[in-house]
Amino acid sequence: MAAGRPRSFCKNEALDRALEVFWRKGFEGASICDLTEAMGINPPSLYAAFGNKEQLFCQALDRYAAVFAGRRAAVLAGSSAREGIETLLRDAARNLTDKSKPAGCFYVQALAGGGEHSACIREMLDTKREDSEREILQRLERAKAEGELPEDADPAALARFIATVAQGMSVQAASGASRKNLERVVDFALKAWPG
Amino acid sequence: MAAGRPRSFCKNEALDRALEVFWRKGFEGASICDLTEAMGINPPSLYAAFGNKEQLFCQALDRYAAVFAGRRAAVLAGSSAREGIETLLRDAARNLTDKSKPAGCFYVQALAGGGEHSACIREMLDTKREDSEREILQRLERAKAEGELPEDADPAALARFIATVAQGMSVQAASGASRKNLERVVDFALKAWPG
DNA sequence: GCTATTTTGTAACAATCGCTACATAAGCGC
DNA sequence: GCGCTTATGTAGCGATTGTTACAAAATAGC
Repeated sequence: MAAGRPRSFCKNEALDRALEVFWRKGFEGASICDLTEAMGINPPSLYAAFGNKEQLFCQALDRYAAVFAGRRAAVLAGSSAREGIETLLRDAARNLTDKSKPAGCFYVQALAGGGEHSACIREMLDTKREDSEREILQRLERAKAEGELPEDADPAALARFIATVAQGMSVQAASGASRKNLERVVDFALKAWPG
Repeated sequence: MAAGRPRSFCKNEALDRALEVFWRKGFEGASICDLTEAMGINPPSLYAAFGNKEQLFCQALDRYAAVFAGRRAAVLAGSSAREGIETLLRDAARNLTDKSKPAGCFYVQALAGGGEHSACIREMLDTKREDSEREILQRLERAKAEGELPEDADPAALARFIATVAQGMSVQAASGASRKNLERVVDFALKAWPG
């Protein structure tokens, strides 16, 4: 098996750099030139390693979502659904205002940012959204079965409410809200918890 | 005063067409060609009437926001702050899923959609956000003064919570949520109302 | 060292971007 | 009618877009 000339850059590092550019500038706003400059490579290397701009975006989105999926699963595994959700939201309040990264959530930005994304990107967005909503929903249904939530609780509606608040928090963060402000939003959201 | 050749199109109608293009495609995604085609005019007419692409976007945003500002003021003028806010959110649930227009809120899309908007656009976004938050806040402070809200209520935090939910609802709508789903979100949000 | 295979940098491709020069058309006051 | 002013359509500007040919460079197996 002939190996050929070895790649001179780390694919994951380059992907992280690309992610940050997309995050700051959006899909359309990020040019190949912006991307290659940040990634420290030339166009042919980008296309050889990642396909094209759309596929690069998808891979960046996938990588971004994977981090949160792991954290989410860990937090939700706890004994109390309510504590898990609260931790999720408070983590969000911190992460969304982390000054070492662009404000707000990259995923929500891609979701809400308009622009007619290609089929490849839309599928990825849909899949990730369904994944996260399903995980939260299942945790809430478990809580209902275990008696943590009352008999008349509506786990699906509660899950959607939580997702809505989290997405709204991302918009708030993107427009400059502080962590403290987001914490107060979480306080209010939790007042709507059933029981 | 010499009047010159009269304009052959209605400026407001053209602006509405431009608004819809920006709404569907985003600022960067909407090309001058897309815009002129939808507006039924040629580039020189666009530039003569609206300045340039950025300024056209700003004027479209201004027009869009003015409609909601009027509705908001009317709804908040009622005797009960709680009823006013509920009406505001239920109106949003309906408007955000109005199938005759792009899903979600154009303003939130511009706010959340990433992309490094120019100073002109950012100022406009900031101004509109401050306007709407201030109006809601003032209404809540009035409610507190009048005893509708308890002594220990925090109008600023409540106002931010409401704005966050509304923005989250826009993201939900943009990703396909139905009006019924958004109504359930409103139900939950109102459970957090103080008192 | 030779060949096969893959990556790299340079350079450029066609297409599209936002925008405008220019001549013509259409209205006004005289 | 004539001048003045403003809008219109055509046509094209330079710049940037996403993407790729091509040859040189760097590895592995023989």
